[in-house]
Amino acid sequence: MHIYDSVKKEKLPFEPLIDDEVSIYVCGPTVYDDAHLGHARSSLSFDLLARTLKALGYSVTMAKNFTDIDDKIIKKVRESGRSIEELTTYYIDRYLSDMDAINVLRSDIEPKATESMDAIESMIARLIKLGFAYRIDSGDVYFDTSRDAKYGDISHMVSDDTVSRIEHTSQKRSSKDFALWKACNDSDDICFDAAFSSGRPGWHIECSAMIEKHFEGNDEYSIDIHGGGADLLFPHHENEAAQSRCATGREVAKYWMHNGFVQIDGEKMSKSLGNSFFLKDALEVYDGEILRYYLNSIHYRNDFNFNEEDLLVSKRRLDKLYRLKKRVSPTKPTNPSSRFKSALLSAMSDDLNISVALSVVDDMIMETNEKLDNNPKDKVLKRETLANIELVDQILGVGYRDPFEYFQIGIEQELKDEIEALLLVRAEAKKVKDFATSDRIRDQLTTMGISIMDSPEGTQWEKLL
RNA sequence: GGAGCCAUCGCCAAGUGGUAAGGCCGCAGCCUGCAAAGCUGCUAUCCCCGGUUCAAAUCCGGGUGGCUCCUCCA
Repeated sequence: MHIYDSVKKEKLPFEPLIDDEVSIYVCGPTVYDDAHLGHARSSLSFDLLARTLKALGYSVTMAKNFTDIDDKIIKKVRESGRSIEELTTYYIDRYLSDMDAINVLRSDIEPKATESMDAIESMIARLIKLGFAYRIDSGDVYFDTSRDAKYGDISHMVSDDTVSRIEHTSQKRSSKDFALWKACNDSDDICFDAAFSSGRPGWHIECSAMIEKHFEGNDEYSIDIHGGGADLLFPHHENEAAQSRCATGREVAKYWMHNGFVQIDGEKMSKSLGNSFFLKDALEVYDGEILRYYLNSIHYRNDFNFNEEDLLVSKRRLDKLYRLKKRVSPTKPTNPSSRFKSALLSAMSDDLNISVALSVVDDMIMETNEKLDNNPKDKVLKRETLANIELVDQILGVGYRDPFEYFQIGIEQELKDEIEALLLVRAEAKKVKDFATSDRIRDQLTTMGISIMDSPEGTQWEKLL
């Protein structure tokens, strides 16, 4: 396995801290709203990573946090009149069910900030005690970036005070310093008691604290891989790394991976630009598995320009996989072809080279179709092929459905019966060579959005998209 | 103002020094009553200029264009 480390900016051979074990921490969402396509892409990227590492034989432990306390959440609590627990629980459930819809494997650990307050408080207290952090009169606690010689090594950001756009707080020693703890201001703030003040954690500290709480690591690092969106590199990961380094005496992660953005019409998707696209809205229009294939079809580090035309191309590619699955069903899978397996794993082992991986899948489909054209009853081939498709599911997370149902997504039983009835009439017409009638029925089905294909074994139909 | 990423066939997209994967679309053919599906074949010298090298899409310098980060953000 080779991984592109976005801190070292080079592709490196992956060597885990502990043999055959991999620890991954991914920055999860702040739960004050529904998940958008960007969350989906991030989830999907690291899902691919976890699946690949598992297929390579590693035992993977993945954590993804939920930030369930912060300014935006408090704002929403005030606006909605709902309790914070009610609100965050709702959005956590929404997030998980949306991710389920695109077949993202659940993380092994899903820590919440509010359930990690002990770890957070203890880390902040330690940073104060060691002189890496200071408390100001308001009760806020800041990290003193000047005390960390390695501050800046993660993002390579040489931030100059004169051009910094960060607001200066009068008592902050440097504009680069950041909040570890924010004291309560208003009476209706949501606060937690701590030794330094009643307040709530800053944005970055929870990740450091959770990693310390849930992972052992070794003398040098706490975890193997730290992931997140490209926008988190600075300041979030820079600050997180600094906190962890100073509090624990070791680096937080050996490898850093950052996924690229989802763009709409060539621009970053964001709330402020008003072009954000909720995953749940996309799921109302497009099937989750097709969305998954599409969102994963481009390398995770590249920017992703979301558009329907490309999504339909992805659907066509996935259709081919399912047509092959139809051809080999029903049968019992044996073992995947070793040539196919090694080609697929080798592609994914190269920093998740999905383009090559998908072309390996396409090659397998084409070769198998050709062989089946020549020998339609090759049982051994069929069984191996089904195992190949199961491997595709295991590593890429697509192709898991019943192939006949796949082509009938969204078709009601009533319509199915109607289609079957029409096909019966058409079969009769064909039998007596009444092609005018059979073609008329085919046209009728096309109008209904149904594509049909004749074969020696009978006529099959598919829903056109 | 500072920092970084990217630019490959009509479209999407691999390839990071050794002579351009794959998909979609298109064209031709096999198959088919005709189609569809499936299969076969065909289609690029890599934004521009200069440099390094026996050899560059791949490295270096300079342009141009697009995007991102420096503010909550996946």
